[in-house]
Amino acid sequence: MTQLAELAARVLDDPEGWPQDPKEAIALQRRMADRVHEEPLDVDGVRLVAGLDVSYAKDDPALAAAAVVMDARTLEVVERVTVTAEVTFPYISGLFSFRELPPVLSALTELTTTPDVLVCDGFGLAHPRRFGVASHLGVLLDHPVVGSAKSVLHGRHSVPGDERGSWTPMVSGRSEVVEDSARLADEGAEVIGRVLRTRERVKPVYVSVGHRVDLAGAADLVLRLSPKYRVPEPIRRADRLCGERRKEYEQERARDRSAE
DNA sequence: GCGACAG
DNA sequence: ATCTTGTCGC
Repeated sequence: MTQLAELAARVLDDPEGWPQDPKEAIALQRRMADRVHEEPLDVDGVRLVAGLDVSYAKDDPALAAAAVVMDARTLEVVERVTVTAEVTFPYISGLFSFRELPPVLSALTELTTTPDVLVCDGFGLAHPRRFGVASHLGVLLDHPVVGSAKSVLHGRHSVPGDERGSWTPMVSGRSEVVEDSARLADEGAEVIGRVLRTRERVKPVYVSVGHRVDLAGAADLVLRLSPKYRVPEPIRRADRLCGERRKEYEQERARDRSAE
């Protein structure tokens, strides 16, 4: 077992880490948020990245999670793993990690390679308590994590230019589109993320620091992981993979139910 | 109290 | 997130 896989298993087994009550979950986020660290990310030095995602069934607690490890330069798939499980926490905006991380960690337990950076479908610091799923995962594993989300949860931002690579800062505050968020940043507002156009004239993605990366490096990495589509390739692949696995799992469960 | 609200 | 057909654009 790799060190990362072992760590994931240990963290998963810690009963203290997985409150069932939203009140306790929020308290846990508040206690852990100061453990998030930002450090320079050498994007050219990144070899392997893992995209992580979870797929849920409609009227069934069944879910599947996937981790897809890719070469950051060639975008060649190096490893793919899936796990199936059942939901253990409801979806509550702001408490996403308590629903998503148990299956994600379970998938990481199966990896035989060690990605340099993990990419989460969601936010890190761009969160009301600065502790989105990417930060939560990063702190638990003490590993570099980048958050890449498809819509806004928290923060004020303006709309980036139409060209691929164009971006604007997200600054602290309730969700709102403003005239010039770069000016707010210059005036000292806390920068919590970056709105990044990964495809010309296509809705941008929202990048934020999860843990042990810096925002510019995170955005550079996301851009280079998205040469063709809006969403970073590792997340796209993980999304597709866990979706397929989840449907299979639903069928298996339906068969098992009718067999008894 | 009202509106916002990752996946 | 999930469900779901056609349709618009490069």
